[in-house]
Amino acid sequence: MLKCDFIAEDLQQKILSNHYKPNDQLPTADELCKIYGVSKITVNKAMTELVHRGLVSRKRGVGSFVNRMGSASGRTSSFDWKDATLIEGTKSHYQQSGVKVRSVVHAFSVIQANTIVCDALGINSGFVYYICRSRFIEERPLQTEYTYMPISIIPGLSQEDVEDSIYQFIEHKLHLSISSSHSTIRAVLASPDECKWLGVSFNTPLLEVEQTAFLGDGTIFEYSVTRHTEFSEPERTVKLHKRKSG
Amino acid sequence: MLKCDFIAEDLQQKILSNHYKPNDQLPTADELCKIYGVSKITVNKAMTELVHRGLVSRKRGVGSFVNRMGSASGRTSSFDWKDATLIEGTKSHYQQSGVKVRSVVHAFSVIQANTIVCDALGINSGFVYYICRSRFIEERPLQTEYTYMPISIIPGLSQEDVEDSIYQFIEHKLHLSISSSHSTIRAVLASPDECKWLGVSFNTPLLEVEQTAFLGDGTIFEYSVTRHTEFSEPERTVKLHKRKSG
DNA sequence: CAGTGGTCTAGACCACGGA
DNA sequence: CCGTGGTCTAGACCACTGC
Repeated sequence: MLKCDFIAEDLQQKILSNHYKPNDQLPTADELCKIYGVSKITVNKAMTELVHRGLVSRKRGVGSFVNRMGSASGRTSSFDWKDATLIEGTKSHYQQSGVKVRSVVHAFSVIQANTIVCDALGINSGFVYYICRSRFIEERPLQTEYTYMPISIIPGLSQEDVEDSIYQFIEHKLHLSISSSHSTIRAVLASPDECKWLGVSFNTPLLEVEQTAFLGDGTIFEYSVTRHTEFSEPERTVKLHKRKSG
Repeated sequence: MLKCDFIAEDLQQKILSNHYKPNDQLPTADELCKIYGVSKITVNKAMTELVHRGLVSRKRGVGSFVNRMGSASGRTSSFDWKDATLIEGTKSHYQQSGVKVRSVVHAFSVIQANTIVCDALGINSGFVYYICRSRFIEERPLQTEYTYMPISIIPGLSQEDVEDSIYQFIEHKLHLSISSSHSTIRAVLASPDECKWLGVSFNTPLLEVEQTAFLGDGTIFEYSVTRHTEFSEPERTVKLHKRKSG
């Protein structure tokens, strides 16, 4: 494990376990250097990460302090920030918490991409997988997902892989590396199909996440639209103000 | 301007203006050091920022490359990433683009905080401002916002400030520094009041952003719920995969 | 003024990919 | 093997805060 990651993890653990309490001043940068036996820039990297996660505030000329965690009416915890900023399959994300996830495949076919999908995938034309799945967690409806992937990039996808985990297939069978994704989030109404699949009533609002995902070499390998019910983990973000603090 | 920020801006500008085209290899880290006359770690910081913005991919042992920008069916641009990750008032955000924003104040009062608001603000009890506003951009309905702020932290807020910009009041009149915020995003249906205020029809889905905002010293100064129409800029996020690339 | 965090340097060393 | 990016060091210098 990287030193800066270790330090960030260690401090986060100490904060969450109340070793450092809200409003406590953390050791100064110099002290942390001595404690962990690293240089200032490494400590700084770890602290920057904790600020990003919302656990810590720094003030130049004053010190670094543990935030009062805004529990946002009890519906948010700071705990899953790390996971929330990583891409992974829905399935592995929930399974790590030891929860059962069930997928229902409504469609799995190869189609000619239309202009919207071509544009999103950055291709001029070609055949793509079209996959439509609903997911349930402990029998509660989680989401319906529409996925488009060029067959040229992801060859040999099988029905079994689709029922299991596509991301696992890509990383472990094709040995491609997934690097990043861009998402746009909006609110929509459930379609009639979605009402049927998810068992929700007409006029249920869903959170739509439109995602473009990149391989390590910058190739777009996936364009997907996922519509989440209230049972999905909500999307969370941290924003930082224009730098003035220190 | 910081050197690493300057380099990131300069490279971003060169990418967006097609000086560096999609799939082009960028100059190596060493070359960039010479070009900008800075050390490797500074170049690295700039490149990391560009990776975060989704413009660039790096591959250890190979090089750094311009991403094919996934334009996500044309509804997303990479251009406003910097702004999107900063907190600022809605008003200043849109006004920077030279667009007229109009606010309608439905409520501006001081109330005793209920348990939900107390919990969100991290206080045990006390009086808070309750502000309910709708915003319109070029006469299109943008959002309705419900804001709660402790009067002990933000004293002396006036109706004029509320009609204008609360964030300006906090930073320029109270001289407090706003540092960061946490948001949770979900989909909801417009309430009858919101339908009336925003002029949208019954059963319109809205994007709800529940936000807790922190001052530089870690104090929570605001708990707000904003419900966005389709005319609001959509929420955007970038996710990074567990590190494997380099 | 002293103490804090923030940025940056020059260079060392490592991990990875490809020839 | 070389060239790439990634992490880290020791220390310099600056900016901000509060005394």
